[in-house]
Amino acid sequence: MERLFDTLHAHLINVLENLKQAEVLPQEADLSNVALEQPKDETHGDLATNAALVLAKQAKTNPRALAEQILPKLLEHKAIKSGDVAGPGFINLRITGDAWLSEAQLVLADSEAYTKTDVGHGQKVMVEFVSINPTGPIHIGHGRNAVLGDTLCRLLEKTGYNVYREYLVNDAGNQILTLVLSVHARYLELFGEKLELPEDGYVGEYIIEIAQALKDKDGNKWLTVICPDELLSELREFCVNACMDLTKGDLDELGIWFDRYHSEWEMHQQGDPLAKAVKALREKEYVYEGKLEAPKGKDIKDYQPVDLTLFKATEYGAEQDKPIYNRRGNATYFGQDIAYHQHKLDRGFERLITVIGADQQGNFTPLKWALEALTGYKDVLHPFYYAHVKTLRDGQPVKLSKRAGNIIALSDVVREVGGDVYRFHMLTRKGDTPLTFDLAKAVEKSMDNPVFYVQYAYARMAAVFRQQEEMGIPSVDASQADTSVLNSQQAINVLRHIILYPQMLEKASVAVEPHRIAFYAMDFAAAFHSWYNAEKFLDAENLPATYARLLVVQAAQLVLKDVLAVMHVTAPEKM
RNA sequence: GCGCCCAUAGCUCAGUUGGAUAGAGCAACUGCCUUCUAAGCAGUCGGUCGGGGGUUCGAAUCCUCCUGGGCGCGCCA
Repeated sequence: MERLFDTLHAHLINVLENLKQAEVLPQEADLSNVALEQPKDETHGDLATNAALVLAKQAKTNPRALAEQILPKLLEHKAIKSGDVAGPGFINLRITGDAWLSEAQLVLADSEAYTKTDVGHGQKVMVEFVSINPTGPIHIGHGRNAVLGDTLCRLLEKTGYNVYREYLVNDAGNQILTLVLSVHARYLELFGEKLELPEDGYVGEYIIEIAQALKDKDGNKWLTVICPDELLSELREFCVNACMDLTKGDLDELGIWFDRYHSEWEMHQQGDPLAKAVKALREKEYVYEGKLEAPKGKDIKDYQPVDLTLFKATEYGAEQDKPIYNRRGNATYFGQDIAYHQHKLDRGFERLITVIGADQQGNFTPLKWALEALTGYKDVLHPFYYAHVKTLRDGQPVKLSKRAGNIIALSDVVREVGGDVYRFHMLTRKGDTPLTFDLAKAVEKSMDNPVFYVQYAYARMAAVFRQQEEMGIPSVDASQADTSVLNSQQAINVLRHIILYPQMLEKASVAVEPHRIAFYAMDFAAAFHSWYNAEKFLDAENLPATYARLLVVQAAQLVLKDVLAVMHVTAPEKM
């Protein structure tokens, strides 16, 4: 697929290489910072390059003089209508109508191929996301994690990565015992016994539902069992599965799925990846036996230093080294994380991305160090941090769900505002920006709620083609299209968005910033709305002009549909 | 005490990884429906990019020091 943008970029590089031959540029000139980009101000041109600015110093001349030497060579390409040197030395270019039109036809020929790129080169990347403890329903904050993670996966897939989605089911910790005991207490209550919840037990009504299901399945089988260890081993799987079913159901409503739900408990049954990791780290002298000082900033009575297996976190600037095993010889949380990530590496993943709350940085950073020490690569593990979601209704705090255990349940919110609104809203902030979600505003059909703005643009495109049929305008004949009408600022702005779409995806993918897709979508919709208001597309008296515009609208519709698909937001034909 | 994140228009936020006169939406005000959907468009108003210093052709962006906010900080989970 020969996209216009790629063609012109290659042309630009070729021109610069030729200038090296002509000794205008030094042989060793570095072209890596040369960019073909969209000027901020559209009156500056359809595309612009900073080449002269970047290379002036190396060529020992001033940027504007160099630009004047580059420009005529660039103009030799038939897709370029005109160009000029502007500002400190930018070269602004304008595209011919014919080139725009053939670009639209390229999109129409195969929009799938047009929008797909390959920065990933098939690299095996695992994205771990959601991974909440299997102890209850998912809440609205976790939903942000889910949407960011899922959109990131779709984005990575589109840009050529081989993506694997994993959910870590943390079913091996103490919280599972608490879950089992909470369910059992409710189970006893169903048989008329007095309720005695365990300390810090789970209080949501879903626990009663799980207890009821247990009763329906096993009758009074567990009535006389009181030993916690026995209850844990017998009921662990049932309770965890019941909770995971709640979570999976909630995620399913948003169209989110995983390649694997990775059970920590099962991993431990099958082997000990931690031993392998510790051995490797010990060989590299990142792990040793030693004692720790009492932690600073806290009052701890009777602190007794003991020998522990420690990771040299101080090598990376930490205050203290990190224990991998506690004094009883069990893996610490840090140790468990290393084990799990060793397991990921063992499965052949070259890059590990984890979508994780910003409050987890204190835990995650040492893990990043440990992986760096293990693999020798700095960025194998890439945390994608996201900030808290604050939920309001008309500026007031939202009532918590008793059923879900005093949280704001994701499923309640999605049921109220719809999946499209929720998903899009979660993408309208950069991940590490705290986000406020107002349920009352979310259903308003205003610019407070930009998902409608974007969907409306799509619906308007669809309406154009319905109207075309009603007016009896024949289907588009590209060979008769009059490209001279594609010269308005508004039309070109739409076209410019189309050709920059694959670029935008690549950049968002490399930066691990899925929110850029939402901002692009709003921008693109604005460009279309503006064009829609400025010109009438359908003119039965002038079919060649109509054909040219309709070709662009068709291409725009395919691109917008693709954008919405990456965010997994529906593209309505009518609103 | 230490580490990480943040500070941009009255409010909520972007800012294409160092580029041109710092941009949107909301709010306020002014216009545009006999015309492909007004869930829209065009415009006005609004800025010491928290502050000082540095790096260079060029800084909201990079370095440094302040100020002010948020999160985290046992061998717990």
